[in-house]
Parts: sequence; C-alpha cells; structure tokens
Amino acid sequence: MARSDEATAFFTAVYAAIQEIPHGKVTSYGHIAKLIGTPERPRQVGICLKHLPQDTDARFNHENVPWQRVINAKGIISPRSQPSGARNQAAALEAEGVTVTTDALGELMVDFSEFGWFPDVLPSEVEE
DNA sequence: CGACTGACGGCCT
DNA sequence: AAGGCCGCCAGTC
Repeated sequence: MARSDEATAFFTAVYAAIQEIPHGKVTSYGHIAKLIGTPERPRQVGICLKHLPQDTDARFNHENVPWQRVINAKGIISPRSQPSGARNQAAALEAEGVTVTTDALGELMVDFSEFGWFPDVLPSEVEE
C-alpha cells in the first residue's frame, strides 16, 4: 500500500470512528486518534475534519459525519483560525442537547463528565 | 521542491 | 498551577 493510500485510509478511519459518536455526546481529537490505532497523531485528526467535504455526494461529508462532536482534550471547542467556526460548532452541539458554556476567555467549553464519550475501543470493533 | 503551518496532546520546566 | 517545547505529518505557500 503506497503512502498516499495510507493517508486515505487514515482519513477514512477517522471519519468512520467519528460516525460512531452517539448523538448528544462529545469526545476529543486525541481519543479518536487512540481508537483508530494512531495515538500520537491527534493533529492529523484535526486535519481530517478541516478537509471534511461539504459535498453531500462524497462518501464522508458534513451531513453524515458528526464533526461537531469532536473537541479538544481540555473540553474546549478549538478556536481554529476563525472564531465563527467554533461558534457554529457550539450551536450545532446545543441543537442536539449538549450544554456549551463560555469561560472568561471567551472559549466555548463542554463538560466531559456529563457529555464525554470515551470507550476503550470502537463499538464496531468489539467482537462477541 | 523545500519550508512553514496547524480543528492536538503530553511531557517537561 | 501555568506555560513552554517537541512530536506528528498532510496541506499550503
């Protein structure tokens, strides 16, 4: 398998894992990385979301991948470059029942103790 | 084609 | 307790 194919496989793994996050729950980039077997690449997980297609014809896109349920390990919605993006993500989460709070720095936070989702392995990987 | 960037995280001061 | 540094590596300039 060529390197570019591995990169594609990584993107696919990330999107597939995110699709398993339950409605109304959130998890972190780092945890997704761990679940797909690459615990040292949370940054690449962020890249995947950044490039998530808007095109609903794509296998994975904004419609079928709950990208809004992924935040950083601190429980904060990553500000990224444009504040509006994080703001939009917060709105998407609140729309599905997740409580988002704003701290003194204006960072949008979610309480992991209430909405966190951190299984040891992906439900789809569990064999019985 | 080389250098810089960054939806992150953990370890080290 | 708070902040800095480094690893990771696909994208973008």
